[in-house]
Amino acid sequence: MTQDAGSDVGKAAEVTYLTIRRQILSGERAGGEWLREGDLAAVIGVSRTPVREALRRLAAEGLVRHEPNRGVQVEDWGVDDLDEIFSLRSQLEPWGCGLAAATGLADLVLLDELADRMDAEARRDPPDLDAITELNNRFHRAVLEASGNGRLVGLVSSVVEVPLVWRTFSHYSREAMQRSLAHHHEIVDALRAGDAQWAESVMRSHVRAAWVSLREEHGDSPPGS
Amino acid sequence: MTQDAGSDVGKAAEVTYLTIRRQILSGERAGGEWLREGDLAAVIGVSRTPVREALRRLAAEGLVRHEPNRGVQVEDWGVDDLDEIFSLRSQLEPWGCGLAAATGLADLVLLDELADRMDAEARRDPPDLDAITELNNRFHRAVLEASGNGRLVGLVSSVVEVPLVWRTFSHYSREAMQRSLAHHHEIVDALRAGDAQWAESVMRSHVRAAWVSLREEHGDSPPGS
DNA sequence: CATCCCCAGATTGTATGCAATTGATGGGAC
DNA sequence: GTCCCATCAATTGCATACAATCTGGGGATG
Repeated sequence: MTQDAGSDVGKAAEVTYLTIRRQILSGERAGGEWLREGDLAAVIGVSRTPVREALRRLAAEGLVRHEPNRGVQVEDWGVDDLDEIFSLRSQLEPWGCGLAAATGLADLVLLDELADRMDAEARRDPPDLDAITELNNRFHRAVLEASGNGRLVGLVSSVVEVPLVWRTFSHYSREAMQRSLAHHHEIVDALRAGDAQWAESVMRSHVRAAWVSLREEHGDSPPGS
Repeated sequence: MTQDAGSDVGKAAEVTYLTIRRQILSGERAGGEWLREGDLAAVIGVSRTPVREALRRLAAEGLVRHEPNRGVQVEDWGVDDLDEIFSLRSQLEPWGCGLAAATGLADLVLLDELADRMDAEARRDPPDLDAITELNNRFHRAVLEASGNGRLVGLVSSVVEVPLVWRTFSHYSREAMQRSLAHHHEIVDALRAGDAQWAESVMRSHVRAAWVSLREEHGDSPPGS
């Protein structure tokens, strides 16, 4: 059965990649689970060739682990991975945000709109956390794209998608969520003012607050570096 | 003709990957050149399947550009890419070096040996720049591995191999080379002292000095951020 | 009873054939 | 002379068949 019967023509590998990726990030495929090429090919409705291509791509991104002649299994992440990722983010994102303030390349209209839409989604009852996550990702990406360093965007993106498995925003307290939303507006203001140090500081607060929120949910000690 | 006839059994894709990668980094494949699956398969002596796999892997690493239904071509880098890369390195490597000083996980004996061997290679006439490059890469990797953040190693590695096309050390003046070698010893001393700020500062000096050396060779203005 | 060996099943790795897409070429209309 | 479109060669994308490798179990052997 083809899961995307609408426009599955011409891009079997792409469809396969997106399908497996979505299943992993949604938690449908548990960490440690083996992904057999044959099974996936049968379920998705393509041959093993595009499946192999999709799996190698996922392996390059770090979502699955490839063991030669054995197969690939879904990477199972722990709190240590979360620490590594947020440690990196709290270094790279503030720096990129400061660069964006210096260059003045940021699309302030877009960022304002994204921040407002996150506010709106958060006011719904219940809030659509997936929608907020999507908007949040676009916000952070837009900020980094304004840094003028294209590789920075790629590096952070490659590292950011892993914590999506944790359903980041679902762990936020009401206060933490409000503060996070306020941070977004403050970031835009700092960028508008062209104040690199302000922008860098707010983004650092923003990322580290998120880090603490996630760690508290897992009953661990506060972050070190 | 099989280029690695010694032990090419069992891993056609790996051999293909290493072969093409080496050709790109050695400059044997010029930037912008199209890499046809059929040609590569015939030259290396394998079928198109492992060639496709190798090319996708290289594309994931950013060494080649993949255009759907058209093929892949060798990425052609410019001075802007060099700026992006060293801008990132001057942010990530000092930070990682400071972390390494704090953790105390660094293998000081290995680092001492690598620094000494770089000195020895530099004293040869003429110096073996490829050997120095290899030792230098191992040195920097060992430092970052001691940071305790595995993803940091991967991120920097993915970004560092591109400038290899430029034959980094061949552009160093005698003074710049001597200073670079001295930096390595100073980094080890800072790590031995467990002084994170010292370690971070030296590594920052080390990276930014390299940046300036490379830019001067290309007749450009000094780096900004 | 523990150990080793070997075989069978399952799974990945590679080769090959065919379909689909792209870009160029050449002829013809205006 | 220029533009447009049909056709074709070249190349990638996908499917399938075959070879190589790994895992687990059963039985002989000490």
